[in-house]
Formats: sequence, structure tokens, C-alpha cells
Amino acid sequence: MTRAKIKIKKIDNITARQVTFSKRRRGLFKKAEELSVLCDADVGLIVFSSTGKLFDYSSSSMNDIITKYNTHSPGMDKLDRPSLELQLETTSKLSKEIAERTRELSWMKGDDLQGLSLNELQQLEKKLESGLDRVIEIKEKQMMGQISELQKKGIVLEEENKHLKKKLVETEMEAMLRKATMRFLMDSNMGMQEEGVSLESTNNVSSCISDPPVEDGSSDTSLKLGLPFSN
Amino acid sequence: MTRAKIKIKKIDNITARQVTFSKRRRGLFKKAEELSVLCDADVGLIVFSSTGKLFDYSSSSMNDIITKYNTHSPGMDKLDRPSLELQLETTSKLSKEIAERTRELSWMKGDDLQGLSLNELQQLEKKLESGLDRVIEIKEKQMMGQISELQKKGIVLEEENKHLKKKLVETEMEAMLRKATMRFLMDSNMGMQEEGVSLESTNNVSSCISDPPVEDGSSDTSLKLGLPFSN
DNA sequence: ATCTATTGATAATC
DNA sequence: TGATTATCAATAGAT
Repeated sequence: MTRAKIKIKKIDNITARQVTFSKRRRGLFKKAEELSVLCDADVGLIVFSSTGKLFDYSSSSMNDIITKYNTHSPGMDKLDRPSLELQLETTSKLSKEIAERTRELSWMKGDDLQGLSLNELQQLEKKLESGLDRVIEIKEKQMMGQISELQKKGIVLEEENKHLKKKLVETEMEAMLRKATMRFLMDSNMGMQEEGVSLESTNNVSSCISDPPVEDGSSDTSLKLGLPFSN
Repeated sequence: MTRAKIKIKKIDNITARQVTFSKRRRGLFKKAEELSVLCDADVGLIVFSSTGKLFDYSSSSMNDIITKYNTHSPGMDKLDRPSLELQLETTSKLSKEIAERTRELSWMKGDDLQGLSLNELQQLEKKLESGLDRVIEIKEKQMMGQISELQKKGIVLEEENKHLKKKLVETEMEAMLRKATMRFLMDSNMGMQEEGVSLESTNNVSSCISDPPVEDGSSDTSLKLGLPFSN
């Protein structure tokens, strides 16, 4: 290269990449031809640009080169087309393998057992038994896993339930307490006007844990301060 | 080039040609790769030396490139390609099928079950159970067959045995009878000369079934006529 | 193989 | 694209 050494990595700038592609492609093709001429080599070169355009060069016939390539790369070549034969051979081998496995699968499913010897049947039975044992083992492990998971979830849910129930009771209690207190205060107010206090309602307050101190002196100001316990 | 400009024509000197081939081939392949990397191009390069040796480079897969080349190529060249591609496709399909069956076989043997769902495990278990049942069924049928066959053979053999025993007894009887007859005849002869018969020796006839006739001085003809019941 | 004088290829720029 | 040019890369010939 020239002017500057460059790193061999994809050129980001699209225009620059296209320019370089054109230049280098021409250079590459030229060298390909030179090699084929100078050294009596058979050269085939195929290039697809990043945009999908095709450029190719071949010193003889591209088809011949490709055919020779296919002939050459797998294994031995006869004269005509060994690659095709090789493929056919491969195919037949694979087909045989499939047939084998299919047969074994049939056997394991209990089909086509007529031709088997007693010995083969014994072995098959043993294989099936061990397979079945393994399957059952794994299955039960999974079941146990699911069960314990569900149990854990159940415990969590029960806990949550308990908690919610408790909260519900507390909330109800507070509602009752608030009502009772209100009634009591209302009664106190009434008493101021009517001279008469009934203390029955006080008995309803069975659990006044967080009760604020009951101001008895009863000025309006203190009443307002005592009410806010809806927390 | 260097040191001297050269004409692009076949190099006559074989050694020089081979040297140049090595050098330029490496250069060409390097440039091919550089082009593919720098310009994001798909490049396939096939080179046969004059001695027939194959050298190739492809930025991706040579098969893909050749396939794409044939697709782009205007003229049809279905000489070798279609069947080969088809073969490759077939091969991959077959391989997949093999993989599938191998997996199923593994499962039935109880291997690699970790990824299966509980449902799949249930089905597998069912399959194995039914397979096992069938195998056992067939096996027992075969066993029963063998047993009855053996029983039949046994009966036949016993029959034969009985027959043979019977024959043996008969044969012994005949032997005894023959001996006794012989002795009687001999005694008759002796009596003519010596006047006296001892019957003691008759007791010795325990093991003289196939004894050859004891040729005595007496009339050979009559003896031979009396013998023939060894059939 | 290795070296090196030279030519060839090409990156940057216009 | 095309032309120019300063550099770097490739390599012919020799060892």
C-alpha cells in the first residue's frame, strides 16, 4: 500500500470501501491471471461485493474448476464424478443408521419383536426396565420438587393469611374503639347540657391498647386534640 | 516484481516455475483475504497447480459461494450441481433425523432426562411400560413355545425309550432262547455219544446275546438254519 | 529458505 | 469514477 499503512479490517466508510473494493478487486484478478499464466495453474476466482454483485475469473472453465474442486476435496477421485458417488454412499450410510435406530425404537416400543431371539428379548427387557426405573426416578424427583415448592408457597400464603387476618381484627377493633370513644365524647357533651351520663358504652372497649389518655376535664380544645388516632 | 521486470508468460524452467508458484500463490491468497475483510466481500478462490495439487480459500463457505455463483450465473450449468446440492440437503435432513432418534433412544434408556417436563416424563414412562409389557408378553410366549416344544420332544423320546427297552428285553429273550436251544441240540448230540446231560451251564447265559454260534463238530447245516432270528 | 533491489499495488488526495 | 503520487508490499533473481 502506499501513503499510509492500513489495518486489515472492514472499512467503515462505505464510499471508501467501494473505492478500495474496485481497486483491489482489479489487482486481485490481475494477479490471479498472472499466476495462471506464469505457472500454468488452473485458477478460479469468485467475488461477491458487499452489495451482492458478482465478479469472477477463471483461467479455463469455471464449471470444470468447480467440478474438479468437488472431486478433489472429499476423498479419492475416479475419473468422472466421485463426489456424487461419495454423497450417495454417505446418504446410504445415514439411511442405514436411521433404519437401525428406527428398528431399535420399534423394539423398545414393543413392536416387531417377532424376529428376536429369547436372549435378545431378555436384554431388551432389561434395558427397558432400567430405562423405566430411571424415568420414574427423575419423574419422582421432579414431583417431589414441585410438591416441596408448593408446600413452601402454601406456608408463605398461610403466613400472609394469618397476618392479614390479624390486621383485619386490629382494624375492626380500632373502628369499634373509635366509634365507642366518639359515642362517649358525644355522651359527655350531651351530659353537659342534660345532666346525665351513662357509662355502659365504656364496657365495649375491651382492648384499648393504644388508647390516648381520656381527657376528662373536657374543654373543647382538648377534645379536638384527643381525636386524631386514625393512624 | 523486482530485480527485473518479467513478461507474463509461462515460465519454462520447471523449478523456477514451482518457486514462483509458491510465492505468488501465497500473495494471491493473502490479497484475496484482505479484499474480503476490508470490503466485506465474499471471496472464493480455487487454484490447481500444474501438477494437479489443489489450493483453495473462501471467506465463508466454498459451497455457499459456488451455490451463489451458480444462482447468479446466466447460463445453466446443471451438470453436477443440482444433484450435489440436493444430496447435501438430503444429508443434512438425514443427520437431523438421526439426531432426533438418538435423542429419543437416550430418553428411553433413561439418559439426558433433565430437560424434560413432568408431562413428557409421564408420557415416556407410559411408553416404556407398554413397551416393556409387550416385550414380556412376547418373551413369555416364546418361552411357552419352547417349553411345549421341549415337552413334546420329551414325550417322543420317552416313547422311543420305552420302545428301545422293550426291544432290548425281547432281544435278550431271544438270545437266551437261542442259547438254550443250542445247548439242547448239543446235549441231544452228546447224548447220542456219551449218554449224560448237565444243565448247570444254562445259568451262565447272562451275557451272551450276540455270541457267534458255537460251531461244534455236529451238523453245520441244521445249526445255521436254526439261527436266523437276528433281525 | 533468506535476502534485497526493484517493480507493482494502492491509500490518500484532488 | 479518473488521475496523481507518495509509500508500502510483493517478489525476481541471487545466494
